[in-house]
Amino acid sequence: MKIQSYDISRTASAATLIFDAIREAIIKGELAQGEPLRQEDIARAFNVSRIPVREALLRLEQHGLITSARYKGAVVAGLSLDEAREIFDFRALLEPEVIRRAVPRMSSQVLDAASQCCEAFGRGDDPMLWGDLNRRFHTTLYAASDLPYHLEVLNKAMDRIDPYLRAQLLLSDGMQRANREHHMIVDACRCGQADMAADLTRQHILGAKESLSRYWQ
Amino acid sequence: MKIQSYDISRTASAATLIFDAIREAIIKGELAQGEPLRQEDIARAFNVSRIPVREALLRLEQHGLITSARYKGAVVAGLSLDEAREIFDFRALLEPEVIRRAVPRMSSQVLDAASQCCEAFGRGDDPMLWGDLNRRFHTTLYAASDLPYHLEVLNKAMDRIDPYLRAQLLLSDGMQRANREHHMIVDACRCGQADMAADLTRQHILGAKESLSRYWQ
DNA sequence: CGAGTGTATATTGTATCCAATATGGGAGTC
DNA sequence: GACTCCCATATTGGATACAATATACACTCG
Repeated sequence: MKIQSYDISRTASAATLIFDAIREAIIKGELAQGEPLRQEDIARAFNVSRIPVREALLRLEQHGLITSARYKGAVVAGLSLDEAREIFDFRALLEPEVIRRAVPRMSSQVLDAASQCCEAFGRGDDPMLWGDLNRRFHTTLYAASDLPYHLEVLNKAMDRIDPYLRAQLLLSDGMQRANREHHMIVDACRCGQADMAADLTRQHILGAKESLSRYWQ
Repeated sequence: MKIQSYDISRTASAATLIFDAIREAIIKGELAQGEPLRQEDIARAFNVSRIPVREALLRLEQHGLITSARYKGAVVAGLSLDEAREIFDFRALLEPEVIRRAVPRMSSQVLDAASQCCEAFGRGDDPMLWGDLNRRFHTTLYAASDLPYHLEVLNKAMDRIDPYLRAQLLLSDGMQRANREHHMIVDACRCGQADMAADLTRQHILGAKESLSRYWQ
């Protein structure tokens, strides 16, 4: 008889949980840029010592989500307009290639999952979810690429600008436009038009880049 | 009067020193893949406690240079042939764009520095230095791109396959070929031919990718 | 003799304590 | 009143000690 092995808390250290929690808070914009992250405060909040907190902060720093200075502590990292633009350029370089390679490998399950994200996104029940759905839409399609290294790097880049993208979706026509472009992308994928999907993805990203200055304080 | 501030040991924590040392050892191939890295051993070697060692190991893990499992410890990460190929593809995607953007920004100092690397590389006094010079050649040219995010990501990717590139340089014609291609690249840069430099760079990387299987055990 | 189990040991994860450093405010001086 | 220096306090970096877990080996039992 085979026993289902539950991996609960086997790979998850306290540091990992803290890392995930803070990462999510930063990405969702719950922690504003410049916000100081004091080890003692976080440790109390999670009922642990400062040691795992320091570990989590280190990983956040490696991800570029916080910046820290010796003996001065960590703050939530911000992006200048130039830095944000560069990251969009970076994505505009990677993602078309990733999706081009993913298209011929997409199962119908993947396409359906992406369409579902698309639909839920379009219905727009809950603006708080838009960011999550947007992110999931892209990662779902890209996952088929079988390019783990590209995806790892890409995920870090997406993390870095996610807060700004979420802000963008809340703009007047930000959501409609993203939704329209998502539909076009998933349609191209369904038709197996890899180059088309790549080009649409590139435009989708560069369009977001151009919109950046519109809401940059 | 302005005082030159020497940042020695102001930003360098024990963890940073350990990280740098181990990173270099891995990149240079002094630590073979699969080699276990025990916290206690490293701590003794550097005369510190395990705390800064753990910090260094965490950063190494984020860089992909080691892999670690809870309660099992860390080992030097290896690459499968497929993974190595993917990283070359990744570089082949990024570096042409980086150098294309760098060419119009290259000062004569940068070009001269790159040429110097090239020459020293070509003289081939010391095979042990080839890897360093090769790396410095590329980073020197790329530094002019003014794309800090791209460079950061790129450096990690280069770190990841550096040991394999060093092995490649030691192959029969590995060094000659790299040297020839480096000269062509720097010449294109000197002439301000950004597209040419980008294309040469791309071929340079894809050529290295193709050679991979030749020395893959 | 082999499979499974219990235990000893090694190793990592975390807590607690001390050291080093930055920051802010107050005393003193001009 | 403004500036400088100095020190108290807060906060992070590191060391030591303890807890949790994996691994290897001996042992039992079929």
